Amino acid sequence: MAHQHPEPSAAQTDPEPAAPMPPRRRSRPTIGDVAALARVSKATVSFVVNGRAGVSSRARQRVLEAAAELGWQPSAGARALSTRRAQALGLVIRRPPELLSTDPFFPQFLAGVESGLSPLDYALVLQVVETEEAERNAYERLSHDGRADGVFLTDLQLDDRRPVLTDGLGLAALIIGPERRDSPVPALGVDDAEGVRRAVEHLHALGHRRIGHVSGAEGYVHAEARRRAWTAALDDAGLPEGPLEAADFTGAGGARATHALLDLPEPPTAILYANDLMAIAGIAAATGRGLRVPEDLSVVGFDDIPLSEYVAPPLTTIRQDVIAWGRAAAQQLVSLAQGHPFQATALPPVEFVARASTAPPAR
Amino acid sequence: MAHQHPEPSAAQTDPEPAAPMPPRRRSRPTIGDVAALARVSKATVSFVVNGRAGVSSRARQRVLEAAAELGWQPSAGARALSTRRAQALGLVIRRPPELLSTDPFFPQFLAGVESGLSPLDYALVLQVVETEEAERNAYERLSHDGRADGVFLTDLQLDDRRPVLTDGLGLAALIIGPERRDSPVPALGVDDAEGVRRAVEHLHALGHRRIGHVSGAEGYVHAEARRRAWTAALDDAGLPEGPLEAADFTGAGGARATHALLDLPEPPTAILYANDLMAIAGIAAATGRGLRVPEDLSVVGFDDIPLSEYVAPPLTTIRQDVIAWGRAAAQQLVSLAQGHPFQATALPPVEFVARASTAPPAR
DNA sequence: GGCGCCATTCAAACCGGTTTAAAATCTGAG
DNA sequence: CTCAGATTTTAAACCGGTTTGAATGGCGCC
Repeated sequence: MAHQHPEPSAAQTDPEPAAPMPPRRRSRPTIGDVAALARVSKATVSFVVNGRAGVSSRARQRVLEAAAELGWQPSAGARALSTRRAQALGLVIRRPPELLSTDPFFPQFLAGVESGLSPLDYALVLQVVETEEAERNAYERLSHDGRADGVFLTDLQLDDRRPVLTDGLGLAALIIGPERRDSPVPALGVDDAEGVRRAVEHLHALGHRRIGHVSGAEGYVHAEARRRAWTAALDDAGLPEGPLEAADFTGAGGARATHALLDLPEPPTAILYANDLMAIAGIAAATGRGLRVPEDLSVVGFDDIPLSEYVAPPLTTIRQDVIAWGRAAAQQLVSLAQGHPFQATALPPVEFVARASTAPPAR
Repeated sequence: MAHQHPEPSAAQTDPEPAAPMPPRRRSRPTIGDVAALARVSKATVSFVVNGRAGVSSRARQRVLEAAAELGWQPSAGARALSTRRAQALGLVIRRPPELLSTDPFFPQFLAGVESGLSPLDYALVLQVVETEEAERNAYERLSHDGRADGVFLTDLQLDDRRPVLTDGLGLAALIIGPERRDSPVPALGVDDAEGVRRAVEHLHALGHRRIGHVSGAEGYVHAEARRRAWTAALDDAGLPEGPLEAADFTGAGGARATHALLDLPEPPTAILYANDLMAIAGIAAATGRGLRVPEDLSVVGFDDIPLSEYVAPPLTTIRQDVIAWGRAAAQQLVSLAQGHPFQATALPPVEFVARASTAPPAR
């Protein structure tokens, strides 16, 4: 009853009064615990897990056993602090959240990146920002905080300053998209032009002569690339210039642009869209006007999103293996972050997928 | 003539930099640099940036000036090591990469999470794993490595062991989805049932009596919830049980299930799908059989993905504000990770969106 | 037996912060 | 002018690893 409790926490466990034992912490074992159990120093344990020479096989054996018994794995955080390696890559996306969710490219790319990263035991740190300043700040913090060893640069704009920024920070970086001249940062991208050419040839062979294009958001490198490829392909095929309508990669934009093209005095008989989302919306827009696809209007998309095969009519499109692209990008950036030089990697080429949204034009 | 270049960095413009010292990553200032410049100790700087009492305003002033001059910001990594707080949340997704990219829920949720996280200066660590063991491992490492202070649990299965796991790790967690009884982990989800009821009432009012359902992947909590809501809503409306076909949330599955339902001796006149992706594929499947939507078959989706408004016919669906959900989840989990108790938050209710894919049944 | 050499091993410093306990300084009352 | 009490400041330990420089031990050789 009148017990004195000079040390309330110590009074609970009776048999061990000398050892102060914090009962709450169930924290995982540290390198020190392993070292103690194996009767070696922390340094030896560190050598073993990092495969460094200079450890007797007897000691190595004991360390491995101790680590296994305790279920110990080195803490990536602590390791990052001493080695300045985060074992993680960063992906910063500047886009309002509402727009992010409409982009079918993003989740596929992310899936690919992850599938490339997880075997290498790298994590991915994601940030979505809205302003350019916040974006710059994000890269700086990612670098300085030791949260990421390298970053992906996506949605590159024509006058983008991020390559210079990451270069100045000494942060490994990889541009996702077509290569650019004079860039301090290497790029990894597939050649959109080949697929576009194949699509135009396909339409040409069907008999189309007025082939329009609905382009993606202006100022973006990949939107420009696809637009230029369309112009060049028309030229190569000996066809006249076609009508162009600028859009923004969204369903709403695709629908609007489609109406604009069909309102022309001489509307195109086929339209090539800069992505599938706009193409699907375009089919709906044309159908809504009483046109039949593909009889009255042929439609070609770009990306081959999972849904494209399952709309009516199934969409003829240009397939990019975005997952493979993401995987290759992840591997490449890890390699760059580890200090290896850039090595050009072959990506699976874009592939033209003919489905039912294209047909000969009505005579 | 011979200009003097006293600055050490001046030799950089030489064409062949045989420089022995390539300053790779320019190291950013540390707390020590700031302390030295402000002529105080590291502890004082730490107190200032953490808003702790016991610093004279003179000292505080000097510290802030020094930090501003050096452009110093504390390193999240080092801070994580000493405080065991990562200022980051984790999201582990167990799904093959191919499937991840077909899920329209995911990017929207991610966008919402990010929009909730970035004002709080929290980062998001993403991991995609394929096996259950890798998943468990991921949570353990996230926790032990100090990479994340809390984790989201998504795609909960009926007998999921993750709540027990994170609870055992002492890791804050939040289930994304309907609440569950006896779970050690709180859940945040909208009530799917209300939307489903509204949809069934809508179809009933139009005159439908045979209302089928294409459900999502079996074993998943949200797929089950929608299926049960459908059964209950039919019952409430005084309608007979409808035909059910299990699918998997993908376009292919939706198409297959649609054909199965339409092959029945007495096919339904309306189908409620567990997500929009399957509904859109269902429209195409029905159209491919020569049926007209909505005249011969009414279709209702679930989610209201951005494309749903722009398919032909525009999809009647049940809208979830997934972005708001993600944002609320992020705020809630941060709060949990900071040790605050769970506080039920109101989510925007699901909303029934009537478009053109529903109509009275052909008589 | 004494010596040098090489292979192991380890104590200690370090990464960049936080936090504690104690020292230093400043008050104001007596 | 003293001294207790409150306020401000700092040195040092710590988080969990890596890395270095030096100590230890075993072995062959003269």
